[in-house]
Amino acid sequence: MEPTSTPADVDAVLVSRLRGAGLRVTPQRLALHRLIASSNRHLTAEALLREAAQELPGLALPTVYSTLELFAELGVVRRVAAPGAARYDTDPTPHDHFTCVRCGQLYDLDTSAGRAAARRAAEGAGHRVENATVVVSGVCAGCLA
Amino acid sequence: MEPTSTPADVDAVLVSRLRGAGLRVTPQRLALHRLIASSNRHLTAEALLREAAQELPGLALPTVYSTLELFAELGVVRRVAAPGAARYDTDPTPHDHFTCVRCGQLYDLDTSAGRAAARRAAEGAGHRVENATVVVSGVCAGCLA
DNA sequence: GTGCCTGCAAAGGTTTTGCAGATTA
DNA sequence: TAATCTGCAAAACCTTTGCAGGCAC
Repeated sequence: MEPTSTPADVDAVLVSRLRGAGLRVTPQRLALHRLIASSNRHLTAEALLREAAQELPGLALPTVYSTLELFAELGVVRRVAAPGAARYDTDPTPHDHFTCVRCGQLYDLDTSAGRAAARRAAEGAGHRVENATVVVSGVCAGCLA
Repeated sequence: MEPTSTPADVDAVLVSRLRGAGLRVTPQRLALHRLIASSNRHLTAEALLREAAQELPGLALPTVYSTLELFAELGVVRRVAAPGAARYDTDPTPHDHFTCVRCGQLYDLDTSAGRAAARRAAEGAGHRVENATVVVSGVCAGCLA
């Protein structure tokens, strides 16, 4: 197993992506990126604002949204539609998800072996499984035309 | 392949479910259920309101929401979180989905054979695939406790 | 210095809630 | 008749937009 990334590594990734896109490196972007990368939870925009409050006292919710959208375009995070509020997933590698129909929480499943394996992984984590679906995303035929 | 359900069959299913739960059969519930069952599209609440406007002139959006929520509890429809507005899926049998990241439209994939098959099905339908994830839903360990 | 980014305020859209009146059983 | 459902209005919520000031380059 590889060593855990240091904060400096995490920053370097973001900086190179921003520079590569001709975008600026700002304290807000660095701090939000570090918070996202350090927590493997799936934060909502508002939760991220609360997390960042100590470090960035003046941070506003619209800035969080625009930064998350930017990160999504850079491929640093993935936006996951969830009941209530959208959640943002840090992990860019293929993996599966469990969503709670009651509280809306989103959990990573440590597998990418298929539907049956995902079910078992969720059950192994103590969740009660009601459904397992493959969700494919991309650009639809209508929008491509 | 089985014959397509007639409107009377569709109604009968809803009526028996409502009666079984001690709930009332109303014209709004019957009409909305027929519309949902007849269109294999994935309607938003507002789109369903528009569809029903001719048949039920006085129908209000909150009624559509409460009816859809009721149908979801009865297992007649499934609510699918999507960017923008939630969409409601009529088909209770296991199948997979394609979501367009640009327009938010949701499409059924006529397969339940696994991740790779779902990808191929989406590509075969003319969509550009960017991602395929297994989404397991249910009640999480925290909520069970 | 130039142009992008942040913070603020406000608006847009979706969804939920509360209550009076109508309707089903 | 009694309980429930509908329709209406309003509010709560998440998210986006527009603009003035500040900051990275």
